[in-house]
Amino acid sequence: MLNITRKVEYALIALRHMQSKNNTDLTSAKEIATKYGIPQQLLAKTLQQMARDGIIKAVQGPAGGYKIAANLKSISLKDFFEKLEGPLGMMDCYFDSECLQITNCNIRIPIQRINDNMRSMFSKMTLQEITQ
Amino acid sequence: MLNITRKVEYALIALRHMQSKNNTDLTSAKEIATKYGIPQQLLAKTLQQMARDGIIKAVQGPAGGYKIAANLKSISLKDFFEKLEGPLGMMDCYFDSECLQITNCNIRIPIQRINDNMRSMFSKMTLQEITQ
DNA sequence: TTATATACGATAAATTTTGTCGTATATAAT
DNA sequence: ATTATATACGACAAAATTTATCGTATATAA
Repeated sequence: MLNITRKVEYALIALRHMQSKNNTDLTSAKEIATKYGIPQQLLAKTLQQMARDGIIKAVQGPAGGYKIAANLKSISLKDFFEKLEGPLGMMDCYFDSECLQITNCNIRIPIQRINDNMRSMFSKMTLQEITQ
Repeated sequence: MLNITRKVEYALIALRHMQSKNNTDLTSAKEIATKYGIPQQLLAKTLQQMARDGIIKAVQGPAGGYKIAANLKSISLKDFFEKLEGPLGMMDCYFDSECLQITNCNIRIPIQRINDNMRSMFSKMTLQEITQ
């Protein structure tokens, strides 16, 4: 329970890989996919998403690839997770309230407390800490 | 991402419901299922599991049901989650290491740090806090 | 012009989660 | 004793989510 998704996992692996290189160098999806045994197309999509989000910069064409664009210190894990996977919470009712049991539900408030704790924890950790 | 499962959700609702009653009273699966709109059989199984774990006590026969058996203050959320759903971690490699990428993986250590933070957080919260 | 890279919507496969079925056992009430 | 109602639990099925692939388009260095 409480697993991160492969998408996030692949994204972290990619960031860490890029960070270990000189930041003038570009890294292709293929390079990472091969080295870490990750499905290339899936990784590519994740990289594209991070590029759209401004976390990395994409360069097209042969000899193209990606490199880190943002200051990883300035991106919290919470923001990172939410960029890639949407709202971060233990129950969906934390965000949208289409739960039918909502009038009867007796754990909304307590669950919100846990949620806040968890989000706070991930707000305090930055991408830099993960990838260094 | 990072959602709890329905099983855990149902278990928490049930515990909170029982806690709101006199602890000599028994509560049937049907009563809870009806009140909160939960599939009865699924809830029943969850209650049975909690009974096996000693969190609640089961009484069979007509007019039977369940009541809280353990001191909820003494059960951490981490232990509770793990009783119901098994190991609690952001990546499975934290526990079993059949990951093929394990030799190349570059985020094991950082992920373990997050894991430890998360587990520590849930270790500090007790069932009592949720259900009161 | 070719080869190789990113871009991305659509679809398929796999896995996990959620829910149901069927049957057995316990026990209070009649 | 019989009946009704509760828990117990393995096996199975449905649904939802996650993970992966396909097909096609675009960019650009060689």
